[in-house]
Amino acid sequence: MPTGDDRGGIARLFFSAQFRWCVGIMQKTVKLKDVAEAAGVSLSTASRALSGQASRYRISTETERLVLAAADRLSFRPSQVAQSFRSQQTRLLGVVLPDVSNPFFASIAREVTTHAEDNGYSVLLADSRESTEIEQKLILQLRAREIEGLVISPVGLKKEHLEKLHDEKMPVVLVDRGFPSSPLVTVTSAHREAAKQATDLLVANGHRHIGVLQGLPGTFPNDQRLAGIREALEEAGLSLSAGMVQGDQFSESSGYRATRRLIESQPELTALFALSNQIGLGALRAITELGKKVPDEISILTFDDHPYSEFLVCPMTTVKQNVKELGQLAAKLITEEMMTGKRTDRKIHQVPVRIIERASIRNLARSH
Amino acid sequence: MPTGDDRGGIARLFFSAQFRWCVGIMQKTVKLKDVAEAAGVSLSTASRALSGQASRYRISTETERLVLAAADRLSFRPSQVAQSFRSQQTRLLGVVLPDVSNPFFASIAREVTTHAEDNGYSVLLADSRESTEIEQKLILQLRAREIEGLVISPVGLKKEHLEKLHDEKMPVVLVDRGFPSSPLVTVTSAHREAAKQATDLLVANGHRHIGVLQGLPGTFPNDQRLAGIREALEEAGLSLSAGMVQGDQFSESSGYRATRRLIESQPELTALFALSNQIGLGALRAITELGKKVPDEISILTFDDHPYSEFLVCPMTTVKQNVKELGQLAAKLITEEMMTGKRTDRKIHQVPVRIIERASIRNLARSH
DNA sequence: TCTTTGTGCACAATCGATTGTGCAATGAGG
DNA sequence: CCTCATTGCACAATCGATTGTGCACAAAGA
Repeated sequence: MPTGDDRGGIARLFFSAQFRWCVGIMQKTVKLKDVAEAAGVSLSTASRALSGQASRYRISTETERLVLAAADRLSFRPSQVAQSFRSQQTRLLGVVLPDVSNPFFASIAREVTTHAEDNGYSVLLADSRESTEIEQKLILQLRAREIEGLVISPVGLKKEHLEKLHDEKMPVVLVDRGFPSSPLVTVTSAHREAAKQATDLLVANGHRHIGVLQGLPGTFPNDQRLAGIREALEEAGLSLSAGMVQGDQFSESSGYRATRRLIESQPELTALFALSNQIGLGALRAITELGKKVPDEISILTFDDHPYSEFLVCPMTTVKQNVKELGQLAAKLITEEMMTGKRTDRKIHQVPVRIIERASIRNLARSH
Repeated sequence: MPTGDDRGGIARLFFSAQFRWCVGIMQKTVKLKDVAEAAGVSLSTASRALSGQASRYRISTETERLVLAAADRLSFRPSQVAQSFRSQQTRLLGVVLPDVSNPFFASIAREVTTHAEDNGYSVLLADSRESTEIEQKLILQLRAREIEGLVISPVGLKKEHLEKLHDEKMPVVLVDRGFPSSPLVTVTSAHREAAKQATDLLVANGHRHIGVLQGLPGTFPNDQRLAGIREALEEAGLSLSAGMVQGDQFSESSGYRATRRLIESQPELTALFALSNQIGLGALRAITELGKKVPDEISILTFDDHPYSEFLVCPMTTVKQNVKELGQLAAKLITEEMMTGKRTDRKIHQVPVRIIERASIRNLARSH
């Protein structure tokens, strides 16, 4: 019974395990095979015509036209998955950030994403939520997806999983948080110099007792900034006592707690240096709660500029990282390495930083 | 000469076209075949043991153990590309936003990304740069990559390309910017009600001449907010003259220009309503430049709250969208639809909005 | 007329993992 | 001793696009 057989065939098509996903998505995607049949040629000819290899493989102009027309008519779009599978090239770039909602990282995401798009790469975004463990898991997933490159702002406490990628010849670019003496390509601000200059500014304004609201200790940016601060203080014949450094995360709540602790325990304190935008926000909240006036009762200086910085009760003096440049440079480096396959020779790329002087630092010398 | 032959073979391996990508990436990835060989079983047995199908296919416990051990020893990670190709399931979620660096969209990106990660999906991020044309191109690319769902904040002027996806049974969730009377699932704030309440507040404070700094006209949030404002004014026996609505984009520069235009052309103006965070920023800049004091000389109210809002020269009264909820709801809806394959019945999901009263609105009644 | 050169295209293998089916070997029942 | 069921695994097809190779046919030269 041919009818019975036919129905069996259709039933298998619809309900066999491998086609189950089809149910409810019943649009048939146009495959190369369909184009080839419509044009009356073989798969190989269709493929070559579509990939512009016509002349190289002696496809006649007439046949080429036929194929192109058929593809256009059927609005054929080759499956990237199949292409990736066959060519072993995914044109996929992984981007891992500790917190995409932080404007700093969001800007980096934007620059890298748009640059990648313009170069024919797609971006797989992942958020590590400031956890090294999640970061490692995410990287494993991204590797399974066969990304061709990775831009990452690592949590910054471990680097083995990253250097392993590097050893396996995966293009990797670190942004913001790097590691000292690592072979990994890193794009970062001149943290140390910036912190030194900023501290110089505080000192020049007569400040001798400066409280530092630090981020995650052990991370490169945090420790570099601390080093810059120490350097400036030492040059001025001062030093940074242990109690003057508080905080343990690049977060608002850490900044808040650290500020309260400093103000309440250090009576001589005249200035605060917050080592990130989020920390600065926490500091602002604490200062407001304690009823202190900026800059009359306490001066404040923060890392990372912000559009609102100049409109604050007391316009904030900030260390402005060039986030756009940071992101663009990272994007440029990773796409170049992915496209050429050649490694960059320079490992550390420092982009300069600008200090935006506004009104949150009081001049102690003048007022005496 | 066997040596010669051998070298020929190696040369082919290295330089034949399809292996060219290999040069410089020379690590051999562990394939299922390697595991099978190491365990001394066939490909199929290895596959079934690894996918937990052992009992279903009567693989002996001993054999299963052998395979698992071999896979572990070789640290085998199956190629997602090959799996996707075979299963026709990519477990890929597309996310398209007009500007990832805008904190509002960045927050949405974060919520969706983390939720997707937790459910085994990976996120393909794309930035449409507020251009419908780019948006369409990006969607085409994402489709070619066979995403299984799409979360998008569309530019909002065209919807055909989105409804086409919907017609083809692709799960799509719109965030923030929706379209009136569209079958597309949309997660959005209660723009109209929020704008009405906010305007009520202005009116209650005695304001009769309110300038509106609008975003992109024609987009759902913009027009809904305008409608809410009109409704409130009409209830109060007032109306919104054409000249009192300025601006043409959700950007800082548009807000800046619109503010200058309003202040310079409308002498009776007592309050400004900025329809987004970026617009509000532009307004602040213009007001500062013109030397006006908030709220004494001009009152201001903006859509979108911001961590810095309360620390501004004049703490800003804002309409706070619940961005986190917006993102989480979108994430939940899209993953549910992708995983169950069933469409949500509710099309419009409105999340409530809160008005945060601070100090940027002057009470005209009281001061007279 | 037979060979040679060149043109135009089709056939089949391949990428890595999954899965329906088939085939031995072993044991149980008649 | 023969049949039949059960266990344990291997073979081969498949997903969609790419690419090396080979085979016709036609024109040109001997």
